[in-house]
Amino acid sequence: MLQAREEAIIQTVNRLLADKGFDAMTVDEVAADVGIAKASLYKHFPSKEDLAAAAMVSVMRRAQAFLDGLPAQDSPQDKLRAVVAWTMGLKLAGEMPSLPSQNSSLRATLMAHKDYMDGLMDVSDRLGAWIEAAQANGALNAKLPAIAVLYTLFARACDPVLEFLKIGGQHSDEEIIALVLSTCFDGLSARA
Amino acid sequence: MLQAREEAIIQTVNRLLADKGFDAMTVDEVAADVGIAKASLYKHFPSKEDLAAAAMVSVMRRAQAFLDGLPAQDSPQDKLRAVVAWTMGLKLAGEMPSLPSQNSSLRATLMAHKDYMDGLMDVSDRLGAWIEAAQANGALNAKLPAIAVLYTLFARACDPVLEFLKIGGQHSDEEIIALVLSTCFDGLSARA
DNA sequence: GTCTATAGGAGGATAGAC
DNA sequence: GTCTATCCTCCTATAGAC
Repeated sequence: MLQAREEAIIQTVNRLLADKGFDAMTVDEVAADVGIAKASLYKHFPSKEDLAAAAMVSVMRRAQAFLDGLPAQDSPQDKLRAVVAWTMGLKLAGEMPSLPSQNSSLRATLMAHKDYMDGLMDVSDRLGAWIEAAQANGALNAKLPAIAVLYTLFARACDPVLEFLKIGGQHSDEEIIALVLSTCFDGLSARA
Repeated sequence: MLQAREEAIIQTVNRLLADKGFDAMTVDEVAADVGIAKASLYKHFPSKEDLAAAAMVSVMRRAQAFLDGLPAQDSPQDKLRAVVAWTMGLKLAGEMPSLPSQNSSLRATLMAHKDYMDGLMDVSDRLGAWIEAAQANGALNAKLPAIAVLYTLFARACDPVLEFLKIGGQHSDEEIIALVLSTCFDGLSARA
């Protein structure tokens, strides 16, 4: 019951964060959408920052579940592509919370949030291992620092190119994902 | 005199926008940094949105000047690489204003701002022509829609990978630019 | 735990004197 | 055009009854 209500809150926060971003989202709005009073909301979560953190934890758990479900026989590079495609699908579906990359109070709350940091570390470690494996087997460019590759993959979760192409209306979500996957892994330059 | 003061204002706004973004920047702060009263600021610019628009126009003019200065004998693809490198250098130097991609009032002001829109159109047209030329001569992947390539290049101006690598402290600005240029044009996958 | 009501403060914008 | 002082709205957060 309490669990279910908090789930509903998190889902609303998640959608609003994807829609308008952290700054534009108001707590009044969250409460109204969930259908409870603002004061009740604050009984569940102590601050707006914690609301956002809870949404991020939720997304992180979904990501971990997706990683768990990837076929073990897939190559590391295929797994990486699949994760990026999944992330972009989430964003195009309006389910990827967008946080300001520069916000002191929010960053502090996130970094203090054990569940979030643990999830982030776990995902980073697993992706990092696949990146190094893919570099070792010659699929990924071994001259790139693995951390730069990891950041480049993570960055697809907040890539404005996706929304611009979606606004353009010339392509389906699947086409957009394929397009950006191509620019990400194959680059803009022609391949021999 | 008036011109010089407005230049100083724009420069301050530009730096603050690069530092903290539009939402976190306060008009009080701008006034304090410039060294005038807030009311005086509002004699020069009618709203916070117009402050940001002025900063964007300023950056757009710098971009146009950079395009003008590119050697005519350079290939289209070399010009494109140079523009992207210049953009990323601006960002790493803390001189690239960062605006929320989702903000109704700001977007409306920007779209209504003739100087900004004219500059944006001019830059887009010139880059677009180079993109199509580079696709025609086989340097860029001709299967990608030109508009997607253009967005991908523009997106380097707000790429969080740059700041993450800078925070990491393992690379100089030049190395970071080279690295991201490589992931952008050559992709993450190994080349034959 | 839910509500109504309100505190408290930040920040965009303006009044009016000089 | 610059200042001081102030308005006013919005928003986070809390008090206190039930």
